[in-house]
Amino acid sequence: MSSFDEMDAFEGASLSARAMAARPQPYLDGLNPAQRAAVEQMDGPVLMLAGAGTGKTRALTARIVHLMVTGRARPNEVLAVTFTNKAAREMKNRVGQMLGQQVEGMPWLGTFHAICVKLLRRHAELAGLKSNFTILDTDDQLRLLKQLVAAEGIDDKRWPARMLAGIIDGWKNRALTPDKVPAADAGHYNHRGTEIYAQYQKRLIELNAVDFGDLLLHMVTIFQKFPDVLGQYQRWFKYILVDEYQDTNVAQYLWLRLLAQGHRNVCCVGDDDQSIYGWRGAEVGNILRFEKDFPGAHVVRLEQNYRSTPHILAAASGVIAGNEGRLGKTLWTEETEGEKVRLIGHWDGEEEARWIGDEVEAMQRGTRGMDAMSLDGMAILVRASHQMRAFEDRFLTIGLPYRVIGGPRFYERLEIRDAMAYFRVVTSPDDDLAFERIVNTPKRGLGNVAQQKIQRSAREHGTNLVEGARILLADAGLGGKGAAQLRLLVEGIDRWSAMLRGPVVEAINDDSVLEDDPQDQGNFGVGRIEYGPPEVSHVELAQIILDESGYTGMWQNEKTPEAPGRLENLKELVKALEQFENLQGFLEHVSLIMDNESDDGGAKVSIMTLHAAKGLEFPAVFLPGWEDGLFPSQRSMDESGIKGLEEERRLAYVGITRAEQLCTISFVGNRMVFGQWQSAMPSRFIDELPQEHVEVLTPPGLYGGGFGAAMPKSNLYQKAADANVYNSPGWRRLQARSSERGVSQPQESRNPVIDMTAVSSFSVGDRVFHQKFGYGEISGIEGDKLEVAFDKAGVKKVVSRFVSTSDDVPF
DNA sequence: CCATGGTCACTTTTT
DNA sequence: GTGACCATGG
Repeated sequence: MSSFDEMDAFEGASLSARAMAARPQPYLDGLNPAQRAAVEQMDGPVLMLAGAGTGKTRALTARIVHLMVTGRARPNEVLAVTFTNKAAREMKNRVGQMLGQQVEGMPWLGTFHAICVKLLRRHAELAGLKSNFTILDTDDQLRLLKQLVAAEGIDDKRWPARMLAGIIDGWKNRALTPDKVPAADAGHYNHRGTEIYAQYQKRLIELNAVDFGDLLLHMVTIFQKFPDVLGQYQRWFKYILVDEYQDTNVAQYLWLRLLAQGHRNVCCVGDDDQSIYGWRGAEVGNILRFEKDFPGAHVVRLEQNYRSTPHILAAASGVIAGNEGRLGKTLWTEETEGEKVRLIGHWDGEEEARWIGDEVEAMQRGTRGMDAMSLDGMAILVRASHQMRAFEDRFLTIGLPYRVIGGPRFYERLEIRDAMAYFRVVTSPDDDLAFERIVNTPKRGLGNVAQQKIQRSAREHGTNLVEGARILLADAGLGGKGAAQLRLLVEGIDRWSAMLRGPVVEAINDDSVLEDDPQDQGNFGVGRIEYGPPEVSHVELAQIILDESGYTGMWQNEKTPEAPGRLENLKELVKALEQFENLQGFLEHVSLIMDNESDDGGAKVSIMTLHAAKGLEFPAVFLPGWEDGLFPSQRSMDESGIKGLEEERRLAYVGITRAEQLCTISFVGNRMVFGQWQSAMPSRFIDELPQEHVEVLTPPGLYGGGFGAAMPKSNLYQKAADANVYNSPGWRRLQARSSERGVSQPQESRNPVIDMTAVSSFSVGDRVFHQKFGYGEISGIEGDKLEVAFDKAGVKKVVSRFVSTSDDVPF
């Protein structure tokens, strides 16, 4: 008899439940009828079809609160799954707000992956793992696959490991273990895919590691193989809620269905029109099929939009109407006012960025009777991340503060990954990938040959690399300086491990922790490991490891432009550790919580991909790069045909519906691709915009001609083209300017213009440092703008407050 | 063993 | 244009 059952008995109609039920329900006020229906229909399957901006999160959180207030479930009995950490965080906050402050957190509100880690830590042994398994990121995953591919003597050129990684991910998304890969897939990766997949899984177990896909895959397998385990959770999770249901893949779908099978109290929220993750295994079919999967399901449609103006909604609806097989929703709004969607064409990407930069500044000041708008309220949403560069460059030169969301992540940086590899070796000795990463970083004279020897030693003795190295040293199988260095490293690892005071007591895995312990909050004692009294804190330990290993020293001795920044990052890393209880907790956080929100508080324009924008909203949105091939993406259409195109169209729909007040779409005639100029056609989605809701703008003074004749004749695009003529003053000016641009810059940098009246603490010849461009020498000054010849990035004009003087510049 | 330079392939989108 | 990877030479 498991303690789950005792918990069930405890629950019943307790006094507290009745008291809870008697409390007022202010969170229901202000919900529209549809939202209210979605909240109050608590039992049985519910499908909430929530269009963009229809108050989905509000309904969802109200539902959670309602479950608790009416005593249906306690906070730790509600399973609420989201896709992103951001969404999880927001929901947590809003539930807290609605419910009042005394609420204990909801331990089972989180992303699929975060929840699965929790579960898997508790049941690791059922998957052949130890509960302190490490979570590999895509980088580690790839390196491991490369090793396997190389060992098989496969030509990495013809059959890139990357491709295999994609195939394996695909299988995992479909919850296929190696033995279940269908015969139809046998030909993948030169007929070796399945075989190497099996090897890969075996190797992961040896490393006591999992990849992202495994988190779900292992849990689905465990649930399928161990009905008693599944039963426990079926009973424990009284209500299940799923956000962004249209983005679930097969594995997630199975996972959910297994858990929901008993009581079927499952509420899925989603919008088929916003399904944009098909490429990573999401199945729109899951949401389209919901009523079949859960017969008798209540379907609630949220269609009243509280976000956008009618023009914006009409434009979005016009575009999405081109898709087939939709569940169908019609967004409407009570709003009547508002500007039309704006459309504008530019000569090239640089012009586009320049114009948008100007617009942003104008809107920030307030213009044409429009109120001044904060930069925080503006966003530039691009199809592909490489489009961001043009905007960053432009904004940097004009000194416009911006923030890139979902850009290069703090934890993906070289030095951070190295440092974490050190931590991993110490916390998880079987993590060979981490060891490989750091054996010779900093340089210890342990090159290929030495590393091979360590590998062989480890393999012969059937142990991990650290032990392999130890044995190798004991057998005197390694000579020279390398041996001494390696000994130092191994001793270091031993010392640090001792300081960590590794798991003294085994992970608590028996059901006794499930007793109704108010402290427990439903954690089931997951991954709890007893440590002896720590002599040093994990923060100190981290610092010790980095120092004693010589890693910090390595960067201190390095005289490259990046070195100071890297040291800075390491400092930040150590500081970030303070917020965690131990190194392991930190490592887990890093592998799962990928967003790095370090904001200095100032208002900034946001730049992000359309994917990253889902779920967000901004008063003003810019949608650049609407050109066929870029958006819709050629690759998407090549790979997935009409399905791909429809997903791109949904992406367009997502983009437009992010805008509250003003939405500006733009395209260019020429774009640099792979360092080559290519002429571009306006996106077919532009033709799908309903004309009556669009205003075509004329670019100020210049028009990108030369491609007009080749363009289709009948649409908004043509209107944009007609607004300009080849012999317009702007066209001539453009030609003059572009020919001038090619020659004049080198001249300028040879003969810098020096403005003597400028008040500046800089002078020509100074060495300076710039966050993005690195080190350089000032070649000219104009007011607060500097012309700098950067060592790496070439000559750029930058605003002086973005550079700092660099003392002690290496040369 | 390691630093350098040349070649190549590449750009969707992410937990 | 950029970064990853390899071959060459010190």
